[in-house]
Amino acid sequence: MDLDIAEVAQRTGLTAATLRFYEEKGLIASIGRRGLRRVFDAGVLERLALIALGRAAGFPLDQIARMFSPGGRLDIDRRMLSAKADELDTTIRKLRAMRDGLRHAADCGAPSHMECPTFRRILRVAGAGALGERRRKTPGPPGQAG
Amino acid sequence: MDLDIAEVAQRTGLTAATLRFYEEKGLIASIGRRGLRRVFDAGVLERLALIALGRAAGFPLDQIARMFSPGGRLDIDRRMLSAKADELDTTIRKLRAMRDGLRHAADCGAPSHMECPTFRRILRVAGAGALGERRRKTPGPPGQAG
DNA sequence: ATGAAAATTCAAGTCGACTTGAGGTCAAGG
DNA sequence: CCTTGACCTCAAGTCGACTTGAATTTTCAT
Repeated sequence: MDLDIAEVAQRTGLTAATLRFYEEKGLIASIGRRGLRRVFDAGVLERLALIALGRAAGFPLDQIARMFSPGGRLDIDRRMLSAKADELDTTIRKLRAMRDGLRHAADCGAPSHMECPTFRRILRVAGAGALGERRRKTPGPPGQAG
Repeated sequence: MDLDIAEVAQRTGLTAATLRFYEEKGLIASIGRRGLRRVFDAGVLERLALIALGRAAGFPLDQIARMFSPGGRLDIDRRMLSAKADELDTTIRKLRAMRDGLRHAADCGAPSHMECPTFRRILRVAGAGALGERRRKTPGPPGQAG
Protein backbone atom coordinates (compact mmCIF):
# COMPACT_ATOMS: atom_id res chain seq x y z
CA MET A 1 0.00 0.00 0.00
CA ASP A 2 2.26 2.74 -1.25
CA LEU A 3 1.40 6.37 -1.08
CA ASP A 4 2.24 9.21 -3.37
CA ILE A 5 3.30 12.49 -1.86
CA ALA A 6 -0.04 14.13 -2.50
CA GLU A 7 -1.79 11.38 -0.66
CA VAL A 8 0.48 11.68 2.34
CA ALA A 9 -0.02 15.41 2.22
CA GLN A 10 -3.75 15.06 2.12
CA ARG A 11 -3.89 12.55 4.93
CA THR A 12 -1.65 14.51 7.25
CA GLY A 13 -2.64 18.03 6.31
CA LEU A 14 0.98 18.90 5.59
CA THR A 15 1.96 20.29 2.23
CA ALA A 16 4.07 18.37 -0.27
CA ALA A 17 6.77 20.98 0.21
CA THR A 18 6.80 20.29 3.93
CA LEU A 19 7.15 16.59 3.32
CA ARG A 20 10.10 17.17 1.00
CA PHE A 21 11.56 19.43 3.64
CA TYR A 22 11.14 16.74 6.29
CA GLU A 23 12.78 14.21 4.05
CA GLU A 24 15.71 16.51 3.48
CA LYS A 25 16.03 16.91 7.22
CA GLY A 26 16.03 13.17 7.67
CA LEU A 27 12.74 13.02 9.52
CA ILE A 28 11.09 10.77 7.00
CA ALA A 29 12.23 8.73 4.02
CA SER A 30 10.57 7.67 0.82
CA ILE A 31 10.87 4.01 -0.11
CA GLY A 32 11.64 4.82 -3.72
CA ARG A 33 10.55 6.66 -6.79
CA ARG A 34 8.13 6.15 -9.59
CA GLY A 35 9.82 8.13 -12.29
CA LEU A 36 10.91 11.21 -10.44
CA ARG A 37 8.16 11.00 -7.90
CA ARG A 38 8.57 9.88 -4.37
CA VAL A 39 6.72 6.85 -3.14
CA PHE A 40 6.06 6.48 0.57
CA ASP A 41 5.26 3.47 2.65
CA ALA A 42 2.08 3.72 4.72
CA GLY A 43 4.29 3.62 7.80
CA VAL A 44 5.26 7.18 7.09
CA LEU A 45 1.89 8.24 8.45
CA GLU A 46 2.63 6.88 11.88
CA ARG A 47 6.03 8.44 11.74
CA LEU A 48 4.52 11.79 10.85
CA ALA A 49 2.11 11.45 13.74
CA LEU A 50 5.10 10.88 15.98
CA ILE A 51 6.74 13.95 14.55
CA ALA A 52 3.58 15.95 15.15
CA LEU A 53 3.58 14.74 18.72
CA GLY A 54 7.13 15.86 19.20
CA ARG A 55 6.39 19.24 17.67
CA ALA A 56 3.32 19.67 19.81
CA ALA A 57 5.45 18.96 22.86
CA GLY A 58 7.86 21.66 21.77
CA PHE A 59 10.82 19.65 20.50
CA PRO A 60 12.76 21.15 17.61
CA LEU A 61 12.93 19.08 14.43
CA ASP A 62 16.62 18.33 14.87
CA GLN A 63 15.98 16.70 18.17
CA ILE A 64 12.97 14.81 16.90
CA ALA A 65 15.11 13.42 14.12
CA ARG A 66 17.49 12.00 16.69
CA MET A 67 14.65 10.19 18.45
CA PHE A 68 14.45 7.65 15.68
CA SER A 69 17.08 4.97 15.84
CA PRO A 70 18.87 4.12 12.57
CA GLY A 71 16.57 1.13 12.13
CA GLY A 72 13.65 3.54 12.04
CA ARG A 73 12.24 2.50 15.38
CA LEU A 74 11.39 5.01 18.02
CA ASP A 75 14.14 5.43 20.55
CA ILE A 76 13.40 8.07 23.12
CA ASP A 77 15.23 8.55 26.33
CA ARG A 78 12.61 8.26 29.05
CA ARG A 79 14.39 10.81 31.18
CA MET A 80 14.12 13.24 28.33
CA LEU A 81 10.38 12.68 28.24
CA SER A 82 10.18 13.23 31.93
CA ALA A 83 12.21 16.40 31.71
CA LYS A 84 10.02 17.67 28.92
CA ALA A 85 6.93 16.89 30.94
CA ASP A 86 8.31 18.94 33.82
CA GLU A 87 9.09 21.75 31.45
CA LEU A 88 5.56 21.71 30.12
CA ASP A 89 4.31 21.77 33.67
CA THR A 90 6.21 24.96 34.35
CA THR A 91 4.93 26.53 31.16
CA ILE A 92 1.40 25.53 32.04
CA ARG A 93 1.66 27.13 35.45
CA LYS A 94 2.88 30.37 33.96
CA LEU A 95 0.18 30.44 31.35
CA ARG A 96 -2.46 29.70 33.91
CA ALA A 97 -1.38 32.63 36.04
CA MET A 98 -1.39 34.78 32.95
CA ARG A 99 -4.82 33.63 31.92
CA ASP A 100 -6.26 34.36 35.36
CA GLY A 101 -4.66 37.76 35.26
CA LEU A 102 -6.06 38.60 31.87
CA ARG A 103 -9.45 37.33 32.88
CA HIS A 104 -9.40 39.54 35.92
CA ALA A 105 -8.25 42.56 34.01
CA ALA A 106 -11.03 42.00 31.50
CA ASP A 107 -13.72 41.86 34.19
CA CYS A 108 -12.29 44.34 36.63
CA GLY A 109 -14.32 47.44 37.42
CA ALA A 110 -11.39 49.80 37.87
CA PRO A 111 -11.51 52.70 35.40
CA SER A 112 -8.09 51.94 34.01
CA HIS A 113 -6.07 48.78 34.31
CA MET A 114 -3.27 50.56 36.06
CA GLU A 115 -5.55 51.53 38.89
CA CYS A 116 -6.50 47.96 39.64
CA PRO A 117 -4.38 46.49 42.44
CA THR A 118 -4.76 42.99 41.09
CA PHE A 119 -3.54 44.06 37.70
CA ARG A 120 -0.56 45.74 39.28
CA ARG A 121 0.22 42.59 41.18
CA ILE A 122 0.06 40.57 37.98
CA LEU A 123 2.36 43.10 36.45
CA ARG A 124 4.93 42.52 39.14
CA VAL A 125 4.66 38.77 38.72
CA ALA A 126 4.97 38.98 34.95
CA GLY A 127 7.86 41.35 35.30
CA ALA A 128 9.59 39.01 37.72
CA GLY A 129 9.04 36.04 35.46
CA ALA A 130 9.89 37.66 32.19
CA LEU A 131 12.54 40.09 33.27
CA GLY A 132 14.31 38.27 36.04
CA GLU A 133 15.64 35.20 34.32
CA ARG A 134 16.69 36.36 30.90
CA ARG A 135 20.39 36.85 30.58
CA ARG A 136 21.33 35.69 27.08
CA LYS A 137 19.55 33.89 24.30
CA THR A 138 16.16 33.31 25.82
CA PRO A 139 13.62 31.92 23.36
CA GLY A 140 10.74 34.04 24.64
CA PRO A 141 7.11 33.19 25.23
CA PRO A 142 4.91 30.80 23.23
CA GLY A 143 3.63 32.04 19.96
CA GLN A 144 -0.13 31.66 20.10
CA ALA A 145 -0.91 35.30 19.52
CA GLY A 146 -3.20 36.38 16.76
CA MET B 1 14.80 60.60 38.75
CA ASP B 2 16.11 60.02 35.25
CA LEU B 3 17.67 56.80 34.14
CA ASP B 4 20.40 56.14 31.68
CA ILE B 5 19.99 53.24 29.30
CA ALA B 6 22.40 51.04 31.20
CA GLU B 7 20.40 51.51 34.33
CA VAL B 8 17.15 50.62 32.65
CA ALA B 9 18.88 47.62 31.13
CA GLN B 10 20.19 46.50 34.47
CA ARG B 11 16.89 46.94 36.25
CA THR B 12 14.86 45.12 33.63
CA GLY B 13 17.36 42.50 32.52
CA LEU B 14 16.97 43.60 28.92
CA THR B 15 20.02 44.64 26.94
CA ALA B 16 20.62 48.21 25.81
CA ALA B 17 20.25 47.00 22.23
CA THR B 18 16.83 45.62 23.04
CA LEU B 19 15.78 48.91 24.58
CA ARG B 20 16.89 50.81 21.49
CA PHE B 21 15.00 48.28 19.42
CA TYR B 22 11.88 48.81 21.52
CA GLU B 23 12.21 52.54 21.13
CA GLU B 24 12.51 52.20 17.39
CA LYS B 25 9.38 50.09 17.39
CA GLY B 26 7.55 52.74 19.37
CA LEU B 27 7.12 50.63 22.47
CA ILE B 28 8.98 53.01 24.71
CA ALA B 29 10.30 56.56 24.40
CA SER B 30 13.20 58.37 25.95
CA ILE B 31 12.46 61.79 27.44
CA GLY B 32 15.57 63.31 25.90
CA ARG B 33 19.29 63.05 25.45
CA ARG B 34 22.32 63.96 27.42
CA GLY B 35 24.78 64.47 24.63
CA LEU B 36 24.09 61.52 22.42
CA ARG B 37 22.81 59.36 25.21
CA ARG B 38 19.23 58.58 25.85
CA VAL B 39 17.65 59.56 29.11
CA PHE B 40 14.62 57.69 30.34
CA ASP B 41 11.98 58.61 32.84
CA ALA B 42 11.49 56.13 35.67
CA GLY B 43 8.03 55.46 34.25
CA VAL B 44 9.65 53.47 31.51
CA LEU B 45 10.14 50.66 34.01
CA GLU B 46 6.43 50.23 34.52
CA ARG B 47 5.94 50.43 30.80
CA LEU B 48 8.51 47.73 30.26
CA ALA B 49 6.81 45.57 32.86
CA LEU B 50 3.60 46.04 30.91
CA ILE B 51 5.40 45.03 27.74
CA ALA B 52 6.80 41.96 29.47
CA LEU B 53 3.30 41.08 30.56
CA GLY B 54 2.05 41.34 27.03
CA ARG B 55 4.90 39.25 25.73
CA ALA B 56 4.35 36.62 28.39
CA ALA B 57 0.72 36.46 27.32
CA GLY B 58 1.81 35.87 23.75
CA PHE B 59 1.05 39.20 22.10
CA PRO B 60 3.38 40.27 19.30
CA LEU B 61 5.23 43.55 19.83
CA ASP B 62 3.22 45.32 17.14
CA GLN B 63 0.04 44.64 18.96
CA ILE B 64 1.48 45.58 22.33
CA ALA B 65 2.53 48.90 20.87
CA ARG B 66 -1.06 49.57 19.92
CA MET B 67 -2.23 48.98 23.48
CA PHE B 68 -0.78 52.28 24.59
CA SER B 69 -2.90 55.27 23.75
CA PRO B 70 -1.12 58.29 22.25
CA GLY B 71 -1.04 59.91 25.69
CA GLY B 72 1.03 56.99 26.90
CA ARG B 73 -1.70 55.52 29.06
CA LEU B 74 -2.66 51.92 28.84
CA ASP B 75 -5.62 51.36 26.60
CA ILE B 76 -6.54 47.74 26.19
CA ASP B 77 -9.74 46.46 24.78
CA ARG B 78 -11.25 44.27 27.48
CA ARG B 79 -12.69 41.94 24.91
CA MET B 80 -9.22 41.42 23.55
CA LEU B 81 -8.05 40.42 27.00
CA SER B 82 -10.92 38.04 27.31
CA ALA B 83 -10.21 36.53 23.94
CA LYS B 84 -6.57 36.12 24.80
CA ALA B 85 -7.50 34.46 28.07
CA ASP B 86 -9.65 31.98 26.19
CA GLU B 87 -6.82 31.35 23.79
CA LEU B 88 -4.46 30.66 26.64
CA ASP B 89 -7.01 28.30 28.07
CA THR B 90 -7.01 26.26 24.90
CA THR B 91 -3.24 26.21 24.80
CA ILE B 92 -3.12 25.12 28.42
CA ARG B 93 -5.50 22.26 27.77
CA LYS B 94 -3.37 21.03 24.90
CA LEU B 95 -0.17 21.27 26.84
CA ARG B 96 -1.72 19.48 29.77
CA ALA B 97 -2.73 16.57 27.59
CA MET B 98 0.73 16.51 26.15
CA ARG B 99 2.36 16.59 29.54
CA ASP B 100 0.24 13.70 30.78
CA GLY B 101 1.12 11.78 27.66
CA LEU B 102 4.82 12.34 28.06
CA ARG B 103 4.64 11.49 31.71
CA HIS B 104 2.90 8.25 30.90
CA ALA B 105 5.33 7.36 28.17
CA ALA B 106 8.22 8.00 30.54
CA ASP B 107 6.81 5.72 33.23
CA CYS B 108 5.23 3.10 31.06
CA GLY B 109 6.51 -0.46 31.31
CA ALA B 110 6.01 -1.41 27.67
CA PRO B 111 9.27 -2.41 25.96
CA SER B 112 8.96 0.24 23.29
CA HIS B 113 6.74 3.28 23.22
CA MET B 114 4.96 2.11 20.13
CA GLU B 115 3.76 -0.99 21.92
CA CYS B 116 2.05 0.98 24.63
CA PRO B 117 -1.67 1.47 23.92
CA THR B 118 -1.76 4.70 25.87
CA PHE B 119 1.10 6.11 23.90
CA ARG B 120 -0.64 5.17 20.68
CA ARG B 121 -3.78 6.89 21.85
CA ILE B 122 -1.80 10.02 22.65
CA LEU B 123 -0.32 9.76 19.22
CA ARG B 124 -3.74 9.82 17.67
CA VAL B 125 -4.75 12.78 19.78
CA ALA B 126 -1.59 14.69 18.95
CA GLY B 127 -2.04 13.82 15.32
CA ALA B 128 -5.60 15.05 15.37
CA GLY B 129 -4.65 18.26 17.08
CA ALA B 130 -1.55 19.02 15.12
CA LEU B 131 -2.49 17.63 11.74
CA GLY B 132 -6.17 18.31 11.46
CA GLU B 133 -6.38 22.04 11.61
CA ARG B 134 -3.35 23.27 9.72
CA ARG B 135 -4.09 24.44 6.22
CA ARG B 136 -1.86 27.42 5.57
CA LYS B 137 0.41 29.58 7.66
CA THR B 138 0.09 27.95 11.04
CA PRO B 139 2.52 29.35 13.61
CA GLY B 140 3.29 25.99 15.15
CA PRO B 141 3.70 24.96 18.78
CA PRO B 142 5.23 26.94 21.63
CA GLY B 143 8.95 27.16 21.71
CA GLN B 144 10.04 25.96 25.13
CA ALA B 145 12.23 23.12 23.88
CA GLY B 146 15.82 22.82 24.94
C1' DA C 1 -0.53 12.75 -29.17
C1' DT C 2 -1.31 16.65 -26.56
C1' DG C 3 -1.78 19.72 -23.05
C1' DA C 4 -2.91 20.66 -18.34
C1' DA C 5 -1.91 19.39 -13.70
C1' DA C 6 1.30 17.89 -10.59
C1' DA C 7 5.92 16.68 -9.22
C1' DT C 8 10.83 17.69 -9.26
C1' DT C 9 15.16 20.56 -7.92
C1' DC C 10 17.48 24.41 -5.99
C1' DA C 11 17.79 28.87 -4.30
C1' DA C 12 15.96 32.40 -1.99
C1' DG C 13 12.45 34.64 0.80
C1' DT C 14 9.48 35.10 5.14
C1' DC C 15 8.40 36.08 10.01
C1' DG C 16 9.42 37.91 14.81
C1' DA C 17 12.43 39.52 18.03
C1' DC C 18 16.43 40.46 18.59
C1' DT C 19 21.79 40.24 18.20
C1' DT C 20 26.07 41.42 16.15
C1' DG C 21 29.46 44.15 13.76
C1' DA C 22 31.58 48.17 11.92
C1' DG C 23 32.67 52.63 12.48
C1' DG C 24 31.89 56.99 14.98
C1' DT C 25 30.97 60.23 19.20
C1' DC C 26 31.26 61.83 23.64
C1' DA C 27 31.52 62.39 28.94
C1' DA C 28 34.08 61.41 32.84
C1' DG C 29 38.37 60.23 35.33
C1' DG C 30 43.33 60.56 35.91
C1' DC D 1 44.53 66.84 27.75
C1' DC D 2 43.75 62.48 26.59
C1' DT D 3 42.41 57.93 27.00
C1' DT D 4 38.88 54.69 27.71
C1' DG D 5 34.74 52.76 27.82
C1' DA D 6 29.93 53.35 27.31
C1' DC D 7 26.94 54.99 24.08
C1' DC D 8 25.49 56.09 19.35
C1' DT D 9 23.70 54.76 14.27
C1' DC D 10 22.82 51.78 10.60
C1' DA D 11 23.07 47.58 8.22
C1' DA D 12 23.17 42.98 8.24
C1' DG D 13 22.96 38.47 10.42
C1' DT D 14 20.53 34.73 13.28
C1' DC D 15 17.21 31.04 14.33
C1' DG D 16 13.46 27.56 13.12
C1' DA D 17 10.27 25.87 10.17
C1' DC D 18 8.69 26.39 6.38
C1' DT D 19 7.00 28.83 1.94
C1' DT D 20 7.63 30.63 -2.57
C1' DG D 21 9.43 31.08 -7.14
C1' DA D 22 11.56 29.69 -11.40
C1' DA D 23 12.73 26.45 -14.55
C1' DT D 24 12.06 21.73 -15.85
C1' DT D 25 10.11 16.99 -16.20
C1' DT D 26 6.54 13.63 -15.92
C1' DT D 27 2.08 11.59 -15.62
C1' DC D 28 -2.68 11.32 -16.58
C1' DA D 29 -6.83 12.18 -19.04
C1' DT D 30 -8.64 13.07 -23.32
